[in-house]
Amino acid sequence: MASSKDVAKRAGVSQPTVSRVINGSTNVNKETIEKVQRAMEELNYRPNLIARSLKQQKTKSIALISGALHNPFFVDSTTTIVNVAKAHGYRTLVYFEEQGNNEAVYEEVLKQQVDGIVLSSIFIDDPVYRELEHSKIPFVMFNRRHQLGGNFVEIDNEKAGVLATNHLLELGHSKVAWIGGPTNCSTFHGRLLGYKKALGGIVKGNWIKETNTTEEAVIDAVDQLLALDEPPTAIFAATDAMALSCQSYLMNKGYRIPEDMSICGMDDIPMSRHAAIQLTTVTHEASKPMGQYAVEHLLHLINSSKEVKEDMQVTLRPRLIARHSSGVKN
Amino acid sequence: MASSKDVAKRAGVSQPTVSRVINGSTNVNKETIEKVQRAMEELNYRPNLIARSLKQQKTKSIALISGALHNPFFVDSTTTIVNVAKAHGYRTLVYFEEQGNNEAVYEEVLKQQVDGIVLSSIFIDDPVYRELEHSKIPFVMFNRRHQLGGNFVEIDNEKAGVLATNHLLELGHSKVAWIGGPTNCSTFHGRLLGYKKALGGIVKGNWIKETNTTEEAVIDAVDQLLALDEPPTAIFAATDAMALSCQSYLMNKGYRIPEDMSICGMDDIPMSRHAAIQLTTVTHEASKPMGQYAVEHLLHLINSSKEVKEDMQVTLRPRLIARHSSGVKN
DNA sequence: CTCTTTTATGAATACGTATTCATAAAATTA
DNA sequence: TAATTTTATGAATACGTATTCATAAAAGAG
Repeated sequence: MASSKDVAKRAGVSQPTVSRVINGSTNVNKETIEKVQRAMEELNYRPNLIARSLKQQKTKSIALISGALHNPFFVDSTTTIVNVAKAHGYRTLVYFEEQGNNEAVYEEVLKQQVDGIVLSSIFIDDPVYRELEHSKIPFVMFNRRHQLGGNFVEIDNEKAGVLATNHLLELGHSKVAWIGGPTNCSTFHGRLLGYKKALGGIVKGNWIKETNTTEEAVIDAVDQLLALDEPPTAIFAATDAMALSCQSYLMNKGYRIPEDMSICGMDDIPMSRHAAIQLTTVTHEASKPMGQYAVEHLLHLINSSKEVKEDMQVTLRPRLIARHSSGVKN
Repeated sequence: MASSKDVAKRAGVSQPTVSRVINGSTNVNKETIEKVQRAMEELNYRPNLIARSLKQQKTKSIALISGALHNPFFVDSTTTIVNVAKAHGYRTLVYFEEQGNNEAVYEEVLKQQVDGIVLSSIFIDDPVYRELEHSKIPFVMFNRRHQLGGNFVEIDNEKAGVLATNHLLELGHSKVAWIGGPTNCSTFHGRLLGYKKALGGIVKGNWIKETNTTEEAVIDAVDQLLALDEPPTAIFAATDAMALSCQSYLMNKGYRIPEDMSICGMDDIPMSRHAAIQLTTVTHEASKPMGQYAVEHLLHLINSSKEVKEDMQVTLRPRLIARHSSGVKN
């Protein structure tokens, strides 16, 4: 690959002059510009971003630490984040974090010298928070938050839990189960809290199923619920992905949705709208996607010169979308 | 951020010695190693991969130019490719290529100094092929191929088209439509060819709908088919994503699947198995995902010292999975 | 004890770029 | 015309690492 030195030699100028042409500096002779541009074309020159990053001490790239794409929620958010970052001239390094080993990913990311991090896989009491804070790299949490605050965009999960549960209660279901993920995630924590709140005192421990969010675990949870003396007639699944697993498994077992079991999810993934699915779900009311808040604020943090940066703490209001996976108890 | 120089100073050694410790060189005193490691910990040192890349003239990273994630097919392949690369110590830069502007993405990628490229968004006669060849960067095409050959993994799309169409014919459907994407993609090209082949002479031009693969375009195509004097009773949609769009739209219009319309897709995305969807589809027979072939061969190309590298041209055999979105014509 | 080999280390350098500083030439002002 | 400012350019350097080369010390061979 041709370097700026090669271009310089061919154009009969010095390397800094080539650099100036590349970066559109003023104060460079028009004829010189043309000479250099010609040489660049002839040599098929492309600036080496690695070298540039080293010199400038910034990479114009951010890291996205996302949940696995098996959950369609992260599909949309990943697309949003990558595209918004790109529109601002930033490249995104995408990491798909499976359960738990945040430390390893975090180590990886730091070595890459990214200018900032969007983090969606963090636990409420994750020690990684302190380390990130200490590293001085700007970071924004997305969808989940940490107990210590910081920058985040989230949905009001507790209110969402209340909305979903109340919806099912209002349809006449008194036996409503909760299936979710680890409650050391702020999302599941909040959604469970809302569920309990809506139910008031009458919460039964074995109606609450905390899984690892995999399809197998969800199926297992459903089986356990069905085996109860008093099986529930409605399920609030804490994500649409889990709701779909419930729905498919129950249908395969001959259950009709919603006649034999009402289901409410959360996230409003695109598939939920499919005519054969029609999943009742909870989403947020904001006019732009959550990921966009995250990236925009992250870039603000990166490019702000102020020593003390203001926090962004956005909690979006939830909204219920009633479709046909939930119905009146018969 | 502390540099290896800082570590060297603190440990009372030279910078190259720190470098040796980092890279596990032999011939370095045990006590020195310990001194250096202690200094690294105390300073919270992390090697700067940008600097390393510049020096070594390789980035240990590959680019994946994928179709947009709205198509679930690319969700799975992206996951596979990122994870396999990671398992081999390579980082993946992910690009989501919308229709057509391959050139721009390609320019971007070259500047990043990646060691290799997995390319899934390429047209049969894409000029980008020549440029990539000229750039000397190893690249492997994934899912789609180019007319000039090169390295690729694909499904036998023509045979897949035959399989799908024959399946519908065997169910008694004589009026089978095709809905697909741009036929300058090898995938759609082949699938259409197979469709025509299976139908023999009796192909009607207005049963063939070439769209841009968006939901709106697919809906439009379905509308056009329904408006025909002789509307088809079965549709072969060239991807599952498009098949789902057909299915949802038709159901919303009151059609029953498969009683009023049989649908066959292709790709076997996870959603196709959902009890409420039950999409008949075509997939491949291989024991490992296509993306894995692509990455493994790409890494082979990158690390092979031979001047002349052998091509990898894999065409996987297709297999029909009959579910309940297709049925006997009534 | 001398000569040779091995081990352990540092000095110098290169990767490709952007940036600072100095300076010559040109343009402007008085 | 002389003095000053502006414009255009190159030389030198830095970013953080890995690598080559030289060399001093230690170990082994005779």
